[in-house]
Amino acid sequence: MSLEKLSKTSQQIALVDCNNFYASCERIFKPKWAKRPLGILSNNDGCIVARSNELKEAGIPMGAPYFQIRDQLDEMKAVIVSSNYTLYGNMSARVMNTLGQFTPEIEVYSIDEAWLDLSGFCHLSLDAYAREIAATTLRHTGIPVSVGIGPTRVLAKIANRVCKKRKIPGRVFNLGSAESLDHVLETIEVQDIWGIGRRLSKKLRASGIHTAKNLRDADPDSMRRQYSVVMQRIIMELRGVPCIGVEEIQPKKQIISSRSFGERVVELEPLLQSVAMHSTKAAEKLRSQNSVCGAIQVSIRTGRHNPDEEYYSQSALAKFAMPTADTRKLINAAGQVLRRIYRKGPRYAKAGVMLLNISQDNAMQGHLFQERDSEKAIALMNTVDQLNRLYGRRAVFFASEGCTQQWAMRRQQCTPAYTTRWDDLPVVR
DNA sequence: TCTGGGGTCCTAGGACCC
DNA sequence: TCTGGGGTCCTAGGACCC
Repeated sequence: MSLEKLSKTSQQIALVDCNNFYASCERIFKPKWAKRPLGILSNNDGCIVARSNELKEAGIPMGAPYFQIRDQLDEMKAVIVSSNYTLYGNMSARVMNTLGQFTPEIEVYSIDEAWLDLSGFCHLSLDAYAREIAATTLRHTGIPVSVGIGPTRVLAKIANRVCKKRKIPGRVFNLGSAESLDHVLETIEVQDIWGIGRRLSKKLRASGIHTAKNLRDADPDSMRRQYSVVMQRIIMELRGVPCIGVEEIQPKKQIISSRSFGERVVELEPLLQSVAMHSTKAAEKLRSQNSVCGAIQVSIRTGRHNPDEEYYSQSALAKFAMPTADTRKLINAAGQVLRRIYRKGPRYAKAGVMLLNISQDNAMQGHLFQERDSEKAIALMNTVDQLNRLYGRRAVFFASEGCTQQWAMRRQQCTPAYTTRWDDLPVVR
């Protein structure tokens, strides 16, 4: 497809992506870290989940286990911190809020990314407008962002990638004003296309498809037969034909709460506590989207990486006769399920629950013999949610969650919640 | 020994994303 | 010793029904 044709396509999608988001958040409140290599650890301080440019350039891979690269990081004099999701969540809200001032057509895609539909803006002013978006976001929030623009989401993603790779001044790259679309697509390897992961890229390469250009020029129908409808859509999007729509924010179809333990757990009692806590957290999320669930699944497992230790992983499910959002019913059911799958012996590393068969509670119908959540139960849950919102998480909680939670996750090097706790407000001298 | 055909619904598992 | 958490979508295959 020619560039000319591309630029005339009516839809213009921008993908705004925060640069090294977690690292950028940390640096705002620690200016002296601006020049130092900076890495952020996953929950439980297990592995590296975010890296500043210095770490990326040093070849530290995403997801690297911390204990394996610790010496290397020390040698680089890198700053390594636990992840501070309270801070990132709050900074994310500020960024999204700023972006929302530029267009109502915004879809928040992840904590550090948003799609903007800029179709209304004429081609000439588009680049300038996007540069203004990037500059304003930096000024208002301190977070640098990159903007990629294209006629489809897959192409906007590619544009965003090019923008970051080439470190484009102004932090905007519009495929519609690129030198040559073919040339750009030739530089994109197939595994770097949105929707093509490790498995698919391996298969594609084996059949001679190495770049985005190769994939675009493959036959969509035969590729659909060979792979799936997902592959066909990606090809069409590479050709500038929108196939992946702008979905409004839908209620979640499943809600998960799970976490690794700070240390291994053997006994049933602490497992019961953690499963009760996860039920509570999941139920809060469920109620916050005004839903009820029809089933709860509980899972437990040992560590996955020790070949000398038997791997045990088990999950099971309880269904409710009537959908519910009552934490007490969820905790109760989860406890029963856990007793079914618990074996004494294994050193458990992780436990969690998943809420399934989620529906909107206003769509619920009564049943002759089974009661839906009573008015009283609903009122109680609302009160619990309100108290916790007002006075902080776990202001009130269920005794079955345990008071001390010895198994809670490790976060040994967490920075303060600068923007959301009075005690942690930064002090200016 | 031989034992239909087609539709629908549900679930498990695979693959991907950030 | 130590290896994240939370989602979505698609497909294949089994159960069940007529």
